[in-house]
Amino acid sequence: MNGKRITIYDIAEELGMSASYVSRALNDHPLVSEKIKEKVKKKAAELHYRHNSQAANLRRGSSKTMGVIIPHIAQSFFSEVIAGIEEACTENQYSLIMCQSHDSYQQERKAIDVLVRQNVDCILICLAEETQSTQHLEAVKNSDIEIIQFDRCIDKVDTYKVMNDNSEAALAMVRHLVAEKYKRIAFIGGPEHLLTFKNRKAGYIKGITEAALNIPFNYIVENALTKEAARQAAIKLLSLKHPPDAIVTVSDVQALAVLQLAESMGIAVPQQLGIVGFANESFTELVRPTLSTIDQQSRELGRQAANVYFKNILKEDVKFRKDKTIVVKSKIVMRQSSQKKMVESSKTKAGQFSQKA
Amino acid sequence: MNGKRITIYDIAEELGMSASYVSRALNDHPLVSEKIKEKVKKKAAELHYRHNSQAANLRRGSSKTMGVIIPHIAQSFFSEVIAGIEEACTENQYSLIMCQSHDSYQQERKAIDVLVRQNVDCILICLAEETQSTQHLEAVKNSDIEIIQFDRCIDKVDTYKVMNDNSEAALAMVRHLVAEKYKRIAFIGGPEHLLTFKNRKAGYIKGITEAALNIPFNYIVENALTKEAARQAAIKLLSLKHPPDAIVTVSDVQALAVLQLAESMGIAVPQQLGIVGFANESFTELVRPTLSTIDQQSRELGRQAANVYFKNILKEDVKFRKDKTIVVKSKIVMRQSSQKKMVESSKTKAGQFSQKA
DNA sequence: CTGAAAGCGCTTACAG
DNA sequence: CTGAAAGCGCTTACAG
Repeated sequence: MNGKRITIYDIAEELGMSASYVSRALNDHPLVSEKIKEKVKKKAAELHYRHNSQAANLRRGSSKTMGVIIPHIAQSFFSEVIAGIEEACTENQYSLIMCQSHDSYQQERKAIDVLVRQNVDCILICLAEETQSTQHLEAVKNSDIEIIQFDRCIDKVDTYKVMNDNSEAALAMVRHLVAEKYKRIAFIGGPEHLLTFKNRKAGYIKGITEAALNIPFNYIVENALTKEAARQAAIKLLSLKHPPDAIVTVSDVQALAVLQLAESMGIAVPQQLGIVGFANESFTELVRPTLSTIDQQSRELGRQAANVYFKNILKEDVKFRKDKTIVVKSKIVMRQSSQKKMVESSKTKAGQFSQKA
Repeated sequence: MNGKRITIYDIAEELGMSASYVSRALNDHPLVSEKIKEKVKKKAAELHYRHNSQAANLRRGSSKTMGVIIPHIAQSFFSEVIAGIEEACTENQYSLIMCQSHDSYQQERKAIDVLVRQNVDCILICLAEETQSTQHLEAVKNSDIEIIQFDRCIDKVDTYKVMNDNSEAALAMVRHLVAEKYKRIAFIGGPEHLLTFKNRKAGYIKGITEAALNIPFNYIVENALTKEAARQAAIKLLSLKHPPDAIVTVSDVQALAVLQLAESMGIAVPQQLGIVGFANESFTELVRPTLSTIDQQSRELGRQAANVYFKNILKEDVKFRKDKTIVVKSKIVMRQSSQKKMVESSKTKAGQFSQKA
């Protein structure tokens, strides 16, 4: 509004003291008396003074700002992660800047650029589906900005990694399906170059092997993370001569695609087809049947990722840092889409399911 | 990693030229030859130089950064708005910093503080449900940072405002319900100090008046924006001696609360109760019955809000600026939850609805 | 308890 | 086409 910006010099002048002293008063320096602090702050408010972090950061060399890059803010998994990160930032008086990559490698690069230019102290990143090249991550590592991967990580990039027990979670899901008497369990996966999806697949394979199920090679579809790709994959699976009676996915969006497809094809879920997702998105309990899934403890995942910076990195000697993977335990959430037995017993009892199985 | 940060002075020294010239080369100044630009950029990359926006901004006085504050990133309405803002920012080579208020006044204040300190050029804000005091907004107005309200606005704060045709949208909804032969149409609203909700209510009242419906005073519930508040409001409404046969809400979350309550009470939707929401959240077409709602054209709303800054403010003479409200037209989305007639006719034809109406 | 001075890294009139 | 110099607004050793 008014032309010139108010600085500590203006306050100093009005109050007949030095700018350095004003700066100390404003920053609650212990050697400045309460009385003076009050006086200075009052005058600052009066003049509509506002602190300029950029100048302070430039001088101090640290911005007390953390950056986070996620594929999509619209998914509740990510917004929960963000909530966890926000908590940790607030506790440590850090600001948070968030960017989304929209699962695009190009936009991810741009986001990194924005954060680097904003001089954040640390970047938390959950990689875009597309990301295979790692030079943008290596470039950050070559700067004095810390970078921490979470959820979707590339193994060979040597950073702290905060991830779920993905393999165990997928294994637990397969065991659950086996217990529910599903026998022909297929898999729709994500891009294998991301450790996360590789591990989920490994868990699936382990479960299949453990149960000694005989799975045709074409029951395993890789790299179908988008809703449309998952839909196409499911169409293929369900039109096989011997279609699967259950489908394990690596994300709730995929599971939703399968569920909607099944509905449109008149396939009864869970009776004819069991479906399980991953992430415990908020929509999973709104759809019918409700979707069985994995609760990734997203808020906790976010907290831990941020705390790697606040605790492991800020408080430890840089020289002794080593690559380290932090594992956040997940929980299986069993709902209707995979509980064949429950439906069958209730059908016998009450007959409230009218579709034939 | 390495101790000292690389600056343009380091590049200048290595190349035997001045820092100013390096700066110009890096910024594609027209008076620098392509050859030299290339040389400088190559050396910059080689030295892992990274531009320091903070220093540049400090010098330049503008950060080319926009800030946005929304209540929750987890709602698809807001993430779509953000997408629209991102588009406009990208087109104008601006960075975007987003913050969420979690509908809390305190957190909204903090968010403003963060953005002011980051020296953003402009703040776009959708107010928290709680926000009644406006001094934090006035404080921004007293600085050289522009502030633009969108979606949820306080009328008396003199800024550009970008909003939907909220009154018309609510009116259209009531007309639709009337056409569907609903007669006892109740209303669950939001906080009236926010213009948005005031307008939606006005539209509802207009529709009721227009249809000459006789509505008891207790059919109108105000200030019940959270899911739980809406649920409580619906419980009261539905346990009246003469309960409503339709409920108009001002948000999809409220509508979802009503829908879930109806389901648990065994009330058939839309046959016994019509329900309409607002915002066209992504879950509205996942629930059963699907929810009728208002498509707020959220992406366009975001674009327009950002463009008020890029077009109206940046390109016009500041002195001639006036308070102005930009209206984004919404669209009614009719789905199952309010279409009694369709259900009834299909029931007659095929008898596929088993619940009694 | 208080101040003078330097410097963070950049851009940009000014001068040549 | 190129450089020297000032200054954006702050913090912080250093000195008293």
